[in-house]
Amino acid sequence: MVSIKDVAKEAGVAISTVSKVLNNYPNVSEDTKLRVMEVVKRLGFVPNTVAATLSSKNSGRVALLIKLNVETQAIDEIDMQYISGAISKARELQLDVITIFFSMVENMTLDEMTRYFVSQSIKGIIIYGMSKEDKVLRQLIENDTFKTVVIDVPYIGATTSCVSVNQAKAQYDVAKKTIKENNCRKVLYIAGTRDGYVTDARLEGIKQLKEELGLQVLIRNGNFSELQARNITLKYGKNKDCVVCASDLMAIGAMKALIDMDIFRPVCGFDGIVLMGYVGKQMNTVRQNFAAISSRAVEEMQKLLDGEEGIRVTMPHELVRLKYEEIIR
Amino acid sequence: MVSIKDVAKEAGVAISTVSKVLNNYPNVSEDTKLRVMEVVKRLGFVPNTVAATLSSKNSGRVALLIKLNVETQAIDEIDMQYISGAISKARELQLDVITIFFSMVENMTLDEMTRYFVSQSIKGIIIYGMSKEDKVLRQLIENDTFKTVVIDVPYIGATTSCVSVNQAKAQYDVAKKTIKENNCRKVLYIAGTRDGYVTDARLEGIKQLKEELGLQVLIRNGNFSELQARNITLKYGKNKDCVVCASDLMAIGAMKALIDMDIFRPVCGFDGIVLMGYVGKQMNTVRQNFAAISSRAVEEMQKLLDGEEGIRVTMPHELVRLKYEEIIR
DNA sequence: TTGTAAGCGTTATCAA
DNA sequence: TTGATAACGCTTACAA
Repeated sequence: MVSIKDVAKEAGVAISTVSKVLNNYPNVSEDTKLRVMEVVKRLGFVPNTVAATLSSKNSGRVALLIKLNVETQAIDEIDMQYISGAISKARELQLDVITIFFSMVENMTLDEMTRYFVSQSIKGIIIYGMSKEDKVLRQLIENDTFKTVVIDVPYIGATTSCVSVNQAKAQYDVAKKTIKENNCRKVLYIAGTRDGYVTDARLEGIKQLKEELGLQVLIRNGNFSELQARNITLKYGKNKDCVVCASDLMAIGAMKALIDMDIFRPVCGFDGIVLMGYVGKQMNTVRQNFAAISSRAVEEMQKLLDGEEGIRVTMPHELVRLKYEEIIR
Repeated sequence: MVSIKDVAKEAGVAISTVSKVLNNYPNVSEDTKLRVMEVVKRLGFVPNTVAATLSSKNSGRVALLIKLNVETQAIDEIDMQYISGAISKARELQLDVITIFFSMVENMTLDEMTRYFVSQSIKGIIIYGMSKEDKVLRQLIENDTFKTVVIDVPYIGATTSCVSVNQAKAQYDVAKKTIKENNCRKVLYIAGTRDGYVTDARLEGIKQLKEELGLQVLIRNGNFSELQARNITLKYGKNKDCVVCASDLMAIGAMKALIDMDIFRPVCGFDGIVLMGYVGKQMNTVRQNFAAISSRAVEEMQKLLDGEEGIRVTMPHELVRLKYEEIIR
């Protein structure tokens, strides 16, 4: 296979010169730049990323650290969007990404995890689905060994950015819409997991709305489980005017429970997953563009790798109702 | 970070000796082996995979080449299973995997694609969702530059293995069960895409069943599209006794169409995706364990990389009916 | 502006 | 059975 050496020889310049052209270094004459590029094109040279990674302290790989929620399979949809959004953007930015699941690193100490990542030349980590329980990850983020971008976790630092929709606002919006449309007073709110960052943020939204409208709100943790949401609804749904859920999956569980109970209560969800279109009943929900969020996370990672400071990025959300007719392709 | 050099110094041996211990070379005394391993443990040394990849001609990365079907989002579920099955097994076998989407390499010539993979030190490629139209991929497979494992494509060679369920048998089985249970004679078969390998194989199963039971079968291509299956069913469903579909998504489209037409016809699908549990009506379908298939594909890749010849691996399938109550977690 | 050469952390080939 | 040492293909001081 053609290497930088071949290009250098063919163009009649030094290897370092080719490297400089390829990496857009200053102080290369327009003339040699053109000559080198011509040879690169002609020989079809593609730089070996592995060698570049090994050699350079700047270039490195970024890991997508994903929490596969085995409890709720429908979450596949979200993770897949995360992965594809990230990979596409990474290719655009010429970043090398690898996908890693939480299960592969859980139970590791900070040291072990650090060595694991370093041994793979990983310079940056994008973390999806982190919860407060993930203490080691927390240390990893604060440790500055790696650049980190966290999704949905409200933490920023010199080497850490955060990308997320405005969870509180979104929860507030979708609940308000549903409550207003149906003139509700007594609300059953099914929250996520006790240790979840998003759970807190969404809860904020509900609490604000409660104050504002003087609602009566019963809060229960559904742990993002469809089954638990179902059971909670079976237990408390009858005496409430509506059910506000912190995820679509839970909304589906709640809705199915209500149907089984043969009573109608408006239900709203959160996420905007396609599955919502298959339930029969339309519900309000918050659509998050997971691919766009992930794509943006990769952009932020690039900036961090370039030495910029961490920032907080808020992505837009929209309120939707998912209809079968609109989802089907 | 601690490198092989540090280990060598600490253990009082040469770097090459450490390397030999790490890679289980013969001709290393048990004594030094123990001494080296002790130091490795104590220092928490983890070999740098990037350096190893660059240096060695044996070790390399394997790419998961996945066709993201943007037309049918529910397919996310399948792809996600493929990815996670592969990544888990790869970690077990200490293989470095990266995920690549068809869209990133489409329109490349064989040369371009080859260089693209080589530049990333990719030695093996596992291909998911390949169709007959993918001519360049076909060349890539036959070209022997890389080891390849294809999922659901009936092709094996010196450097190519194939992993798949017995598509014809599975289609035969599920259709027969459905037809027998409902005493059908006139069957509407909604096939996949014209250029799909699985489409052909499944068609074989139906044809065999047709001969065997003397059925009257109308075949239409639904292109794995829920919408197209819906339309086909709206058009031909009334005069048939049942609808056999080559995918769950199409089965769902067909079933929803029948519900809208207010007539009942048994429908069966193929794949066993979770979505089937959300449709309301139960249907027979073939469950494929995508994670296991993918996991096995990685094992086969390892063998190919070790110099073994390509083989054909047939994975088991089972007939199931997916109920909401059983799917929900 | 260009070229020389020393790494990067391994593996692999030979000598010893 | 071990140890030097040359690759692997690139980046990056530093020298010219």
